Amino acid sequence: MRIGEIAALVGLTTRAIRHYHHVGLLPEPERRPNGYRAYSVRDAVLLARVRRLTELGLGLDEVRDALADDAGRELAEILKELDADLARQEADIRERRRRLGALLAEPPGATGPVSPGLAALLAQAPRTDSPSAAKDREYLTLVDATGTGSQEIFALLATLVADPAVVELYERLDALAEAPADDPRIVLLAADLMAAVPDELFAAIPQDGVVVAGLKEALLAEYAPAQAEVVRRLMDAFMKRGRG
Amino acid sequence: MRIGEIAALVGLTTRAIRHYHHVGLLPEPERRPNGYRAYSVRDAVLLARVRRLTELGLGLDEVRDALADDAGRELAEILKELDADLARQEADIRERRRRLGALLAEPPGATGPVSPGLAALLAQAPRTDSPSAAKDREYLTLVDATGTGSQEIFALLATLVADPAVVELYERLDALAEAPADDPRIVLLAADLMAAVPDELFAAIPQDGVVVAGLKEALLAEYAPAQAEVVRRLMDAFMKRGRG
DNA sequence: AGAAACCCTGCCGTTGCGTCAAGGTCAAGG
DNA sequence: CCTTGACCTTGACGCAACGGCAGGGTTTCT
Repeated sequence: MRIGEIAALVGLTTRAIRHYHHVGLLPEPERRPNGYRAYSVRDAVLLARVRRLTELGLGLDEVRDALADDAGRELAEILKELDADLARQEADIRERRRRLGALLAEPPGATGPVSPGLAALLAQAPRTDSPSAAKDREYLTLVDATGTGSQEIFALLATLVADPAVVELYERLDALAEAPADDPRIVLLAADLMAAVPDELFAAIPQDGVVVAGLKEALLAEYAPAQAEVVRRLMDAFMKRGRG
Repeated sequence: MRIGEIAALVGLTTRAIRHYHHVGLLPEPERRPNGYRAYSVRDAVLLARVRRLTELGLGLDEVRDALADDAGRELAEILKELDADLARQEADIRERRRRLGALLAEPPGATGPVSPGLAALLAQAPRTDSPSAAKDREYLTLVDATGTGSQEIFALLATLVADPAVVELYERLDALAEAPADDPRIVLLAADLMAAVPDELFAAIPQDGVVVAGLKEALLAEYAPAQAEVVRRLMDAFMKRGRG
């Protein structure tokens, strides 16, 4: 048989068979005078076996081991490993499909799924289009997505934002967008903000901030100078009180 | 944030993030004076989304589409496709595990699983260590594995080999191993062989032989000249009677 | 001041072939 | 006889999503 014929017979492509030769899975057969590969019935039998095994999901080197004429013990081991591997993959796929289903179920917000704690928090928060509030929501969504924040903190924050007075605080922060870094309102706002934070929340803040040091700078970089000053004061206070 | 920080935050490797820049999934952020990438909170949010989507199994270009700020409709479509794809994969894996289980269940013969028809045939066949019979078994295993043979033919063959007289025929074929191509026993054996084949079997042979022309030559190449002559006569007869 | 722990830009390796590219070979038909 | 067309040959690049390494600079801690 020529390569195309044996390929059609066992249901492989010529390219695959040449590949098997290349990687040493199947030795190169004799050649005809014209250089064509001349395959025997035994080659076909071997290739049929190779096909069965690769279709089961074995890698080519595993197939090589399994075919190494000492098949017996070796093979069973490989197959058991493979089955375990497939079981893992299957569970994996099921988990993914589960999450996919959750995603497909609720298409309102494009922000993706959030933990129940954060969901409650966002539901509690007053409807405002303050840019600063938007930044906060973005930040909270991030810490939620990264698993950095605890449900406890979200709960405490929920009681905080339930107070309609926070809207005014956000507006005062927004108002500092164009202000210089030494604007007197900075100190006042920082003090009022800290006064609004209940003690339990202070206690709940993890001492090393938010796991990643650089996140603090990145956060400050999002604000105008005067606003950043307010946020910095708040964060410093959280750090100190959190520790003490 | 530097790349290592944001990577730790969202749970990716720095290498992956750089890869995303490279393929245009996420634009390169500003650089610090020293050349380090400087990431913002928004980058972290984006990367968190990327991670969620890739973990679901989306390819990077699909993620790119899904993130293209028009997310809404596009995304749901992609996700539904993905779910269908995962369903296929899951079924696939289950099928593979099923066959794996079958393989693990019966480890006696290393030849792999055979169709019920062939199994019955092999069980019926008398125990002989005739090399010619071994060739036949190999050949039958091959056509079975490739799905080239029908269960009907196996059944007809089973009735044929149930006759203990076939052993003698095989032995006469073996005896021709060293014979010249014009040995008088050739004609006799060929005639006896054809006489042993029931008419139903002739009728059941597909007219175009065995799908692949070259298989015939390959088969003949396995025999010594005199034996090949016998086999060739048999095959010719099959071809002619099969058609007529 | 030196080591540890970062960061940078390439470039090769992985898996199992698909897909050209740039040709030889062979059987059949005008 | 010459031309298709369907085969065959070797060789090399492409793919998906990064991992790992080389060879170098920066920052930071001690």
